[in-house]
Amino acid sequence: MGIEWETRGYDMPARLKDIAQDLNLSVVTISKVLRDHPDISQQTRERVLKRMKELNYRPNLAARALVTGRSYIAGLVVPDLVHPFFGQVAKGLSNGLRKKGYSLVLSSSEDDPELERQEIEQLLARRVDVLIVASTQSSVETFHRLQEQKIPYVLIDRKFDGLAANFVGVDDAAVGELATAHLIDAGCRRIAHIGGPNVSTALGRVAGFRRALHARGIAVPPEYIEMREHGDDAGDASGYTAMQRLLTLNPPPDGVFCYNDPTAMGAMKAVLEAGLRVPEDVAIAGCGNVAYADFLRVPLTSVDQQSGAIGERTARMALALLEGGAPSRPKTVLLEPKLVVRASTLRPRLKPRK
Amino acid sequence: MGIEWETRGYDMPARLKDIAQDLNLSVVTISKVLRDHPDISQQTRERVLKRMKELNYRPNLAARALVTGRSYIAGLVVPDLVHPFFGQVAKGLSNGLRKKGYSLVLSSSEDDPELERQEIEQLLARRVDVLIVASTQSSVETFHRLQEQKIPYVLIDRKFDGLAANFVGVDDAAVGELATAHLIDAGCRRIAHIGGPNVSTALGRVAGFRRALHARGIAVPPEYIEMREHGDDAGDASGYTAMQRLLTLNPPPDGVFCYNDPTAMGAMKAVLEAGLRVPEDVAIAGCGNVAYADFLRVPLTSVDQQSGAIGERTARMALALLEGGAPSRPKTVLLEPKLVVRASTLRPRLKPRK
DNA sequence: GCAGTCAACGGTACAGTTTCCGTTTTTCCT
DNA sequence: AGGAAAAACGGAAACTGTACCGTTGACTGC
Repeated sequence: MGIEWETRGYDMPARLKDIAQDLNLSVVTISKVLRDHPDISQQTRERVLKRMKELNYRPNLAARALVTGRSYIAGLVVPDLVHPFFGQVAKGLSNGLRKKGYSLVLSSSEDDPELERQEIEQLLARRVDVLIVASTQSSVETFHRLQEQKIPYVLIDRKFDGLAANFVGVDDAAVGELATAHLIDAGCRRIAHIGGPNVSTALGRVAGFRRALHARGIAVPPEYIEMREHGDDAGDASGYTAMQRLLTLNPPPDGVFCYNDPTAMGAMKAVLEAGLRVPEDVAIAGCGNVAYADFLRVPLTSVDQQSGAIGERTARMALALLEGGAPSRPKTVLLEPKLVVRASTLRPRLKPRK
Repeated sequence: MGIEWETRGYDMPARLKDIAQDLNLSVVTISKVLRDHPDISQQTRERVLKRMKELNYRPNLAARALVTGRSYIAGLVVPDLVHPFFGQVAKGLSNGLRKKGYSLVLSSSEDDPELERQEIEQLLARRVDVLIVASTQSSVETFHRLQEQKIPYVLIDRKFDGLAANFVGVDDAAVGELATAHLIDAGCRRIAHIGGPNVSTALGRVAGFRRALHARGIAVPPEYIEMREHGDDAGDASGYTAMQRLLTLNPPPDGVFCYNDPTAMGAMKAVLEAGLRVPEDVAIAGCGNVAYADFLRVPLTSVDQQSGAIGERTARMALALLEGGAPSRPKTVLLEPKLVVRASTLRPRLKPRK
């Protein structure tokens, strides 16, 4: 029994000190056992480990963080937890980091740049070892500050022109090009785009969209491009109204590439409600390849964003920043998007004959 | 400039000590300013706050946690981050806790009880102030240990018989009853159930299912109940095969209540692929009311689990445990599920005539 | 002029762990 | 046996912030 057991409640967590007193050793020795320091004899090591089990000892990570300067915490800031894309990223990330003993602190910025800044501040106060941000900022200032303070950080999904930062994401121009080229192959000639907010992903995709059309010599009437300022959560509603507007045009589009899958779902609803058919009258392609794309009213052709891979690669990159000695120059990992073709773009001319 | 500025890198975070030295005050005074202690004169307060801004001071929360014994961290353990239900819960929770300055550390147990225990240990090592768990444990031992150590915790979604614990979730028996009664009202008479793994939610729902049928005097052949040992992620695949098996029965069911929406989506796919119609031949009801339920092949009738409300109420309960003085006895918050009727159960007899 | 009060500030002792450098003990060699 | 080297262990400071209590000086009232 430890000397202090009378005054310390039986329910308080054991400390190095308690074990030391119980075994007539110093805290230093116990600490060394904990960290597998070679100084310790086999016999002592076993005695200590035994007592640790008995007392259910767990090192106080806050105390350890204070002295080592490393918290073993990674901070993740995303615009919206409910969006399946970020859910997947968080999952992959969490799995990758767990193996090395890192925990993940999660913050949702609700697509609000000011809130995002606050959350980042909060994470910095916690002295997270690395920050992972899918940013909704329009300015790059926050990240310059991070650089000044030498806080390692990784941008995911959305990046900034002119900011040399670590980045993991898909090649968004390729996303737009892939989907649009596919629509053209499917026989569409009046192809519209429903875009997202003013972030790199949306801009990259619309650029790819333009490039694909231009390459095939197809004109893009400006009214065929609808850029929407919705957050990631209201995509379906915004896709719905955008599509309604596109259908009033003369002639209406016969193919639509949507910024993301929720938007595409909204667009699909608008098309069907107008009495038109998907894909015969209007083919629709989305982006994100959400898990349930196959179960939709018309199974949705979508560009896979590799969300799981993004999480996993981000974990790798973050760990490299932390464990790797030399502060390497910023790296970019651009994953190749993959087109997953489903019924929403399978127009007669392409449909496999039975 | 602080005296130590030569030896401390310009990029290291400022400490109370730095500010104190700069202003010829003691750390104690600075600390008091930080915490709005009444001792401080207006003039000093302003001087200090000014210097804090200049140095971009952020209190070291690890150090504070060490001395106060409170980390201002809540730990959340869920079986699967990708499941939209837990995404919503996490979002609601995060929002509720943020207001009081708490951060959320997220762990995914991947539906593995052993991993869940490890994650809980890890969170305890971090000295989280409160633990929120959607548990996949089959035994109750882990939570007894938490009680011994007087760690406040809240169970969500899944609870345990015979464990007096704080709980927030829906009334699962009511969920089953609601959906099943609705199927009966829709004219179904051969009603089957595709259930989930061996946790309280699945058991409660199947119990409600039985109760509803019993109340109306409808028999339940044992082969009409398929309990599946899938995790929350593989629901669609498992629903698919389960439904395929149900369709081989003679007579096949004309209504199915599924444990959750992914399962229902899988079941729907199986029905449609078999050349049958939903809801005319087989009506389908799910649970969870996922955001895209409205966009499915056949829009899915589903019981809403109030995921947002669960997150929000959990935040409230957790904060009450932390801020509230007296350690109150465990409370249970049972939210009322709501049925959301869509086309998948709108059988002719119930369809509104035009 | 002096006790009493109050506002404003500081000294010191922690919290639980690691790190740096000593000290003691054991082992080995000649 | 004597000495050196290796093995095993410990003291004290450090990390940053907070809590408790003490100190200082100015002002009040009589």
